Amino acid sequence: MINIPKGTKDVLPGQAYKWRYIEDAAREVARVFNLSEIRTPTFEHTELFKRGVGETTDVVNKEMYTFEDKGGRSMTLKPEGTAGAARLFIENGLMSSPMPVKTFYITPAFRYERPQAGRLREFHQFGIEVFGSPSFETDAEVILAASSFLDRLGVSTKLELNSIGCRVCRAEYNKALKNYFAANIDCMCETCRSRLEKNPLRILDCKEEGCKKFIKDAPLITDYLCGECAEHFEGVKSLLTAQGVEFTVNPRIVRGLDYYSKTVFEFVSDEIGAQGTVCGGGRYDGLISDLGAAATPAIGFAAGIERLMLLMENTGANFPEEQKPRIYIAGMDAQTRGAAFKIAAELREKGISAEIDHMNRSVKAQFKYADKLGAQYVAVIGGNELASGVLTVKNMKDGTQAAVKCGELYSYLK
RNA sequence: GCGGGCGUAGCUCAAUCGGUAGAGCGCCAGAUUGUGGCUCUGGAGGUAGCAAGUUCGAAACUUGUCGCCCGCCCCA
Repeated sequence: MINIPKGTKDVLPGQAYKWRYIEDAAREVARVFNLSEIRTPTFEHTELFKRGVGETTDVVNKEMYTFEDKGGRSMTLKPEGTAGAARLFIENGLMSSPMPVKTFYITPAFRYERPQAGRLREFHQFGIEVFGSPSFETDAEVILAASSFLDRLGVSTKLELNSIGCRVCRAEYNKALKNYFAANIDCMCETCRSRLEKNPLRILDCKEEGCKKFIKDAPLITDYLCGECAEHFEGVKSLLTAQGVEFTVNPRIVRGLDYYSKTVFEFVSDEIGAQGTVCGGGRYDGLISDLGAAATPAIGFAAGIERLMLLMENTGANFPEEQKPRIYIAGMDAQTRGAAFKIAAELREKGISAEIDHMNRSVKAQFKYADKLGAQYVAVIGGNELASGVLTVKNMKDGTQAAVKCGELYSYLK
């Protein structure tokens, strides 16, 4: 027996409607926010993620599905959606279209990690990326889109917001962090020590008890924002407040992908285990230029579809019912079964979902089966019906029966 | 990569002290004549994850191995 690869999931018959429900909500949000769908390949040149996501990140360092193709090129299954979207934007010259370029995608993503609640090796994201606008209105709009998406699905989360500044103020802040931590770095964990030089911002994320006590009093990024960044952040906050979007400023959220700058945010739940971030994103004004194109500001987010589904299931959110067959047509012998086949074919042709017997069951068993399928009506064709052209159609909900002429079946069901 | 828990029927799970495998659900068939849900009866379905070891005897004990789950790191 060959079983499913670790960290992947099957979607069973009768379950995909949940996916469709979430995806439909995503597309509906995208429609009203005027976001246009893009699709990028499942794999890209490894270099794209190294440069885009950042060489120091865990995602790039230890979580990528990287392989060599038959031509000796290094390829990587996308670990997230932003780098590919940025590549698409650059490669297709979208910088010369009217700004901003507002996009969204629904995509699988792959990260080689130990699976746990809310973490798969293949997972799916609904993401939006808006290119070309530096203004805080765009930040607020993107956050609003995420918020609206989550509202539509009926899930409740908390929005945490921060600004990690631009290159200028972050350099200042990094200096301050280094100074602050340098005194006690020998008492801190190994990863923190290595982060001190490479990326001191990441120390703030450390959950080691020994490190936490030093982190507690570390300088806050929000005190180091340059004038422009501080103003930008105020703008975002006031727009969100004006729209009644609740949030808390959490100076600790720094995000693990290198491309972020200025506004960063997470929608968090405590209902789905340790991996509580259901949606995360931020501004990444440096990414496009890091990838070698003319500097272009951008902002986006990604929401984890499996995490959302977990959250919805754990909190009893209601998915709409899956569509059931409109009618089941039961035949009895070779002749009437043939007639049932034909009637079903005609109804399907006209858009009515119809089912028939495939297992040579008795009439009684066919009724049982039709009931299990949830068919709304069952029509029986026996010798009498065949001769008269009038079907007995039973409403399975209330048990009533009606005589319906064969030719009028469609309008009866419509 | 590191920690903890768990592997018995399709699913959820039982079985005093080690004595040779069960239930519920689901599936199939039946309870007279062409009609579902409720009920009843019968049936199919298991290499006890796998491999060693201890024992007269292992689902149970030991070791290894594989798998799953949860947590750490990090992220959606």
